[in-house]
Amino acid sequence: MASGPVASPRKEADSPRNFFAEKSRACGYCELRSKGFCSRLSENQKALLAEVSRLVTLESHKTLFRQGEEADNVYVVRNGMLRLYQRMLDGRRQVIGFAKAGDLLLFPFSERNDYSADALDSVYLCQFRRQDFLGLLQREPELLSALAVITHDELTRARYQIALLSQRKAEPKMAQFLLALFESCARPDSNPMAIPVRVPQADIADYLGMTVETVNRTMARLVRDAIISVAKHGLDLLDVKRLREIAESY
Amino acid sequence: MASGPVASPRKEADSPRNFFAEKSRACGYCELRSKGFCSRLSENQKALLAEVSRLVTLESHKTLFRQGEEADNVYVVRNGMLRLYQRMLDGRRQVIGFAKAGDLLLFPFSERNDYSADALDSVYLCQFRRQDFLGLLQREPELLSALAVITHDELTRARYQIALLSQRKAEPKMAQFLLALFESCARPDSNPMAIPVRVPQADIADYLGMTVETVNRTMARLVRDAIISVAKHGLDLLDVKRLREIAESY
DNA sequence: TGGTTCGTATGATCCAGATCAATTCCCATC
DNA sequence: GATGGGAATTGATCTGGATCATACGAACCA
Repeated sequence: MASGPVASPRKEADSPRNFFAEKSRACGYCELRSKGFCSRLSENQKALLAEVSRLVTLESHKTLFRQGEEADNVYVVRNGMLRLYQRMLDGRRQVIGFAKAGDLLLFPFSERNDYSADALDSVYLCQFRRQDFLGLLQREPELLSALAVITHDELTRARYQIALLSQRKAEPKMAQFLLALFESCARPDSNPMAIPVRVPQADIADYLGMTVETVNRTMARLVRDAIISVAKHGLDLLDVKRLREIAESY
Repeated sequence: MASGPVASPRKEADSPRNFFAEKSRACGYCELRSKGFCSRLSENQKALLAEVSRLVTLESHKTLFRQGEEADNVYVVRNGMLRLYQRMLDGRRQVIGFAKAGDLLLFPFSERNDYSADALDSVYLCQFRRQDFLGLLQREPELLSALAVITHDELTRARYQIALLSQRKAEPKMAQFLLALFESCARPDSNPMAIPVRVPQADIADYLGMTVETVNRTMARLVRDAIISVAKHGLDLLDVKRLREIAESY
């Protein structure tokens, strides 16, 4: 998802007039039925979710929600990419991930948002009132186990990031990060792999725990060596093999 | 837990003869009823768990389970401390945490262990056959939501570690780590705070992504400055205030 | 009891990445 | 097409932690 020409999210999703129409067919047409959180659900459960979901759009650079705010909603990303980050006590910003289609944002049992989310491009999401979602969880144990499992998946990804961060060298760090990002953006058809969104270097820096300068120099080297190339709105992977080698060069 | 004089785990827990006796009163006497995973459960659920739990002990330095092995059991720590770690592709060892009383080890839905666990001192655990645990989860949705919540708690801790790792300076990194460890070992009565287990410097190094040498020098400085002191079997916190200052000095 | 090993401790050197400092590029907007 | 601001880029320098090397003590055990 979020790859190739991005279908421009329909603005009218926000308007009450089209709300019902959107609602009733929300899951039926969604390409995510086979990806991420939704793919773990039965048709029946998806119908229940669709019942209480609302389609919303978010322009590039806008903030979806902020850390610490009361958690009124949870979201499933349908299209586009967001950066997720936490503000640390010392003021540092820690980017904890990049959300893509299929990802569930926020944990329904948490009463406050534990991170902030900004759109990196135009984003299209399913929104659920947290209370509605909780109600469903209570009625549908299957949904609850799906939640447990994807939370554990997130934990696995967090541990992956931990491994990345304790890497000492900048190049393999970068290479591993890019590989993971390319892979998570991969669609069966698209070859070679591409990241269809321009991820600011500052965000990569705050994800990998390095400075922008180092991120920039490291990426510049990869570009010079024709391993990746920066396109107008994203990144292309030119040489998987060499990127893998660098990733393992530690 | 795991603080003060550690009640030496009863060996006979392993013997079939005492097994039943142990089983029937497992939760009734356990101090953990008000801590960690178990504290989230009703009396009824604890009874169900006790039904299928088995008390096991593990000597210091022994391995409880290994990453990649088929997951036959899950555990709840009752006493003692373990190090949890993953082996990375490049051979590096990443310590992902230190488990203490009340912590659930392994995710019941995972068919393979996603990390290894070694005892840092004598450890006393409740063991559950994974299939039994899964059965309970299926029958008891409350248990399932407790699982989701503690998995999310672990995710929160992982993100804390992420923030730690992207710290550049060794001193605040160390200070923050120690503070968290002291706090997680704190018991209402014990004052000043103490970590009742000797955590090898190599483990700290692999947790914080630094070398043993740096860990050693950084800790040596803290000891010289009378902020902490190394006891025979653990660490004592002498000056919380200054340790906090260092932690925030970034 | 001597020997091996593992954890801890400490010194000397080196270097990758942080830091400081401009400059250029890219757009969005006027 | 002028203008302004954020992001990207590039250079010069500095430094903290990695690396290498060695030594010491305690536990283990043959």
